[in-house]
Amino acid sequence: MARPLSDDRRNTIIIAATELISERGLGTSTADIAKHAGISNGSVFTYFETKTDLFNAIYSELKEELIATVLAAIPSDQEEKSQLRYFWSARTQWGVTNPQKRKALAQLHVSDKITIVSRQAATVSAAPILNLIAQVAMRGTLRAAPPSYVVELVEGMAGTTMDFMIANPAMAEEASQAGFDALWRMLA
Amino acid sequence: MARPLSDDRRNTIIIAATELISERGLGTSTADIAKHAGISNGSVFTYFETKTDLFNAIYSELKEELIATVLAAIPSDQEEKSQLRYFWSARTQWGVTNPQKRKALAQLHVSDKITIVSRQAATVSAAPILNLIAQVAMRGTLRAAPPSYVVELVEGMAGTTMDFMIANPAMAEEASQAGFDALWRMLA
Amino acid sequence: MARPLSDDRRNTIIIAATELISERGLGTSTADIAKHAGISNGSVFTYFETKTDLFNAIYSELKEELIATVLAAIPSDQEEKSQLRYFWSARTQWGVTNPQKRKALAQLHVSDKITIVSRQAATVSAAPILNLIAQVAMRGTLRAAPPSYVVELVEGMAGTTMDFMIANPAMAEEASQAGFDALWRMLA
Amino acid sequence: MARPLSDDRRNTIIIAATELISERGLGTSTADIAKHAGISNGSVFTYFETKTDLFNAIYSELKEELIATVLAAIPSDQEEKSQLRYFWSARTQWGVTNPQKRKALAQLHVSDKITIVSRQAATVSAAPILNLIAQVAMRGTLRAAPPSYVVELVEGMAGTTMDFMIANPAMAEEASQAGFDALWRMLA
DNA sequence: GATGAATGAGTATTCATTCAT
DNA sequence: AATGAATGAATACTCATTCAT
Repeated sequence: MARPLSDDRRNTIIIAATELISERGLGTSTADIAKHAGISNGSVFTYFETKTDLFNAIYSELKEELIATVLAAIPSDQEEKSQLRYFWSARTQWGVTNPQKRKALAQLHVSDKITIVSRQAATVSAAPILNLIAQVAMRGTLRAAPPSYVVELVEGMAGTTMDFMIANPAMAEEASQAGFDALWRMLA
Repeated sequence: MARPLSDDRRNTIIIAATELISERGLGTSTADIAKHAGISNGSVFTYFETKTDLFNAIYSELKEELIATVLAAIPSDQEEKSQLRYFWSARTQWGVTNPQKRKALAQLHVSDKITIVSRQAATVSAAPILNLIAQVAMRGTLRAAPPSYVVELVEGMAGTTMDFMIANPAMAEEASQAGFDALWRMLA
Repeated sequence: MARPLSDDRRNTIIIAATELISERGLGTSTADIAKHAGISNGSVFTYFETKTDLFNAIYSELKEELIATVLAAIPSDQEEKSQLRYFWSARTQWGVTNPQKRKALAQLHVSDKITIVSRQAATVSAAPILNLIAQVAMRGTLRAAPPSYVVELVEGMAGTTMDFMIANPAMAEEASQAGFDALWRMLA
Repeated sequence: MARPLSDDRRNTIIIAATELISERGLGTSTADIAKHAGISNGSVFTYFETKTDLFNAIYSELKEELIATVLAAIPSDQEEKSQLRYFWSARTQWGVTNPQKRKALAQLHVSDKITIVSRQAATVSAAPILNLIAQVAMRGTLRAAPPSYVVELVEGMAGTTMDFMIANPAMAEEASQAGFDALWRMLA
């Protein structure tokens, strides 16, 4: 049945692209991605029809990984504040542990190459998290604000916090803690 | 004495570039910028040595304009909360009034073409604002957090809020208000 | 003993390629030909060493088919004018009945990928036809002209006539008739 | 007013492209054309927006040149047969004198990249010739056939004749003469 | 200084052919 | 023999920058 498409190769491409995007931005050429992945120019296109497809795949994979990580970290048997704290901790920790993924994801997030479909798929997976945030906000300062706005506010704070943590590793733990306090004050 | 560089032309280029960047992103070609500005191709390079220089100039101009607008809106004879409210109002209002500038600035902000020098220059001009924020934060939840982190948090919230206001004009006023309430809860 | 090459598959490839060439020209990719033939990519190359080889094979097959059809249509027991008329009728009819083959053959005919060998082989098979034409021309206007020139003149007229017949099906019969009259006038 | 577009350069490109097309076909790359013209890769595109535009320009130029040459050779004060003879002589002579142009034109003629607009423009310029042919045919064998068919028949014969003349220079004159006799027999 | 043609490195994608399965 | 993934050279076109006018 001929050589099958290799998940390994697919992953290699995604990883190589993620690294280069984090270092050089979305302008990274497919040829550089191929070289960095140690494969031929053309092979990129046997795994992804277009550069845009590749970018959407990376976006989806990173989002799913992030969401899965965060979801796994939230215990279901705790009160909301505790759950939110676990969310926040996992969220910021992921970014610090995976700075390249974090940076690439941030760039992809604002790119107009990422389709609504990709974005919505991520939203679906993240539903429990979004619900948790909405739940917490429901009785606080932002109770009247649209949930999508609240969620973006939280995402923005997480992004700022991660950037700071990455730039100041020594203060990472404190920053995450301070971030959570600010978040809780803001939401609750 | 040869013809001197014309401030008018320089401005025309910056305005044209801002518009195109907001519509098409940083990939906009210098040729398109020239055409949009109604000048020749080559003239872009008599006013800005490189495309990167042009982008840095735009970043600086937009930042300075924003800062000046906000500064002008903050009365010096009021208590901190009131000052902060004026700041917030002017900040978000500017973005809604100048959506193209807002969008271009957002893109430039995350670009790796913008130098630290450009970024720091803006920080200097914004000192009074940064001080105000730091002052407010000094006795609140984030009292122990580094001021630069707090400021970025505020900037992030403003960005999120403006995006939402621009996307939902009908709810713009409420969103700005809700944003301020959240900000105050978070900081104070 | 390994599996032998299948004539069926070979034919399938040639048919598929003929169709695609007639629709999309000689630029058709081997991958598309394989897909259209319902076989794999690589199989094309187990039946034909190169794309050029495939094209030469198609040229030869189409030529042979055309020649065989025309030869079968010429009765041996008639006078020359009648034979020539049968030839002409079969020749133009074939083109109208097989427009894809006609179109593909026309493209291959002018391609520089078709070798002299392929071209000469066709000439050999067509000998009886060429002789008939030469015979007819021998006593006419073109009696002093080289036979190869005369034959090409006839071929050209047939091509033009077929193109016209295919483009104007309603006038096909008349055109074929008019073409023969012109041919006879020219030759005899 | 900056360096103006140079007609010389434009011509150089057209000539270079014509030569390469005649040798290597329409697949000739724009890079090779540029190199052969002694200019940079990109300059091809400052003179012709696309490769297709370049090909249409070549087609038009060659057709116009051919038509002008032929028209200039037809005396207006002679009877039809004589005019047709002058036409035929000029037509075949042009092809023999300019074998590369002849070959390139033949390839472009059958290419689907050449627009109807380009083709029609040529038809308009060639009107006197087309009329002459139609006039001659009006009382002959092909009197009932559509003029467009008759014209294509003539073009085909001219093409065949030129090919033969080019391939057999020693017999060129005779072939042209024989071609005319055949043409006249066929038409009149 | 202004203009816009000239340059040539760079881009995503295609495709004939090879080769591991 | 059949499959289809792997390869890498090739392609049309773009664009920041330079430079002749």
